[in-house]
Amino acid sequence: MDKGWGLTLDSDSFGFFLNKPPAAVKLDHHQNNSKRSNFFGGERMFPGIEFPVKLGGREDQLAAPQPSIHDNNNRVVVDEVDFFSDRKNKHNTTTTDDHHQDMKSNGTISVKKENWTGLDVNTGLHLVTANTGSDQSMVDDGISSDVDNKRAKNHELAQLQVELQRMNSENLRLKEMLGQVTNNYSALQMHVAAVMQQQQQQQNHTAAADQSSQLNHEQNVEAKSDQEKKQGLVPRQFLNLGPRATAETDDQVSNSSSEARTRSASPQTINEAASSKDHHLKKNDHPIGPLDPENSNNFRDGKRVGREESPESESQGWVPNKAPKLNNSAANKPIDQSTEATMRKARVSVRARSEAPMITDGCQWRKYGQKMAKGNPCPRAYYRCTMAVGCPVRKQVQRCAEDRTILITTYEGNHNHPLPPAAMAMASTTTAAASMLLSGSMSSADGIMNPNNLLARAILPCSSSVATISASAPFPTVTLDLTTTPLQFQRPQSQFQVPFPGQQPQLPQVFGQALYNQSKFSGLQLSQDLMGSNSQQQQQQQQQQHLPHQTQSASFADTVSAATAAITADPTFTAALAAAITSIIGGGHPNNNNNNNNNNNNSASTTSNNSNGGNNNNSNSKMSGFPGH
DNA sequence: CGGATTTGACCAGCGC
DNA sequence: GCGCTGGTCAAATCCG
Repeated sequence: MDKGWGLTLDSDSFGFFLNKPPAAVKLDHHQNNSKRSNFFGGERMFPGIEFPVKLGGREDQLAAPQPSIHDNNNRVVVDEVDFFSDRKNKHNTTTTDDHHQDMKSNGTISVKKENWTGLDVNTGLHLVTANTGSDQSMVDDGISSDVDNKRAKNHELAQLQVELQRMNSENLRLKEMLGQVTNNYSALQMHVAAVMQQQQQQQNHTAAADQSSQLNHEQNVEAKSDQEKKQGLVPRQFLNLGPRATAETDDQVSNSSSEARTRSASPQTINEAASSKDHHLKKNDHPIGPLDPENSNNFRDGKRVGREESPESESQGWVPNKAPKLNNSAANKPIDQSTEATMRKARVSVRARSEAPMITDGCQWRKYGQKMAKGNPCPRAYYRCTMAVGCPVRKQVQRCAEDRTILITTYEGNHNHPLPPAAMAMASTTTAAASMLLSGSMSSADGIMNPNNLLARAILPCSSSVATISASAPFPTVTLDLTTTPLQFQRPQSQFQVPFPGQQPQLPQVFGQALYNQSKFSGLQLSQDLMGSNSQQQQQQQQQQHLPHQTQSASFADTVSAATAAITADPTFTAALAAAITSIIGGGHPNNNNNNNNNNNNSASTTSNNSNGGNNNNSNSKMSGFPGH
């Protein structure tokens, strides 16, 4: 549809729409998605009237399947784009004209402004605005004329209905695209934050770095890099919370520790922590590559050991409530046990606005339980990572009681296996957050709020706060709040900022945008590109250049580059959004390249908002009992 | 039929 | 000790 902002109006049905339930005309594309919020903040501006958006490009492009928003079964995964959620109430009194102006002024999206109030509606659709209105005189030539008129009206009405339907579907597609762009933005921000933090930490500790340790690290990193290149997988931990982290906490100035922290993305980190724990310098004694799952830390003495069997297993990963008990067997460890227990319990909580049942982090999860949690009517779902046998990583997913559009995902533990690039975005963020938490820099609840806090500065140059540590939480928890939607269009104090009266301190707005989970995190493509490279320097360099590396195709590279550059260059999301959308629509079709993220999609096959279950073997499916649903 | 999800039961920690 | 809560287990169930 090259009709710009299609404002489907029928001068006759205008009143019809406004005054009567447009049962016959209303094309509720939400019918298969009862949970979704409406495009305009959950309430239609006018019942039965939809405002399809076309942001340039050709219809065939829009109509083309978007692989990145399909799950493994090629079902369309449509996650909600809370496009104008902050306008929820305002739209009750505003006009379309106002709305369009907002779009123009904030999003720099080229749209056609239409004069709603004047009824001089330029739909941009070249629709026949049924002459049912009175503004077009008709020659009354008798009864036949009336009949003809009625027929014409009916015909036009039918046409309009078809048009409405078409525009609704396009509306959905645009929402999907917006979600993708949003995800891109989230992923990019998270990744940039993580990389920047790593870079900063490197700088901070370089002077005092232990040379031998450094050498060992570098050697190992290089070795691992080769492996990564070969395997295309980058072992990654969501959290470095184990003894390694503990050791780091104990010795803040430890060069090797800081190095290890900064190299958390390195496979060696896992191996180091797994094999030598606090004996950092012994890492080279392990010729076994961490990428070899058979040799990874979930094996011991030739036997695969689960977390239950290896309370202090090399994975030093997540330990359930039994952690304190398990510490009894770790008497030989120099690390303070209480500290270790604390570290093991450290969590990173990610708050993201998402209609999808679970945010996509690139990993595969299996649901193993669900409980009603106190103080929240939404059940809490428990997932464990199934990407590798014995992976200790768990996560909890729960909707926010105050705002059920917010999904709270809490990660615990370290992966004991390589992670696909798709998992890198979230891994980077959670790792960075956990590192800060465990480094002691945020021992106080406001640590992360500290302006000197690196992550805070890195992640959100335009925001005053990034994350919080919940002082009241049973476990040290870093909360990353991704719920501030950029689509609020420069209304930082929008009503959609959910107050969290029970939280001390109040949860901040983090990335200045929502993480619209869905699936495919096409931004992960970028992450993949970025993080698939082995050298951290390379990563940083790429980040600085805002250029993806080793793109799957030239068009994709161009598209992502353009979008990335636009997003990263412009702190105001709206302009970046427009640029990104334009890039995606008009440029190469990034989505078409999404099939490279097999792992991503496998794990990311978040079902549609319909929550009707989906398929996928990954935990995201069949979430009928999903929290908040 | 195999794998994932559901859901009630069970366990541990904690406060009283 | 008891009750509450969070977390996990595992049999039953669902689903592709």
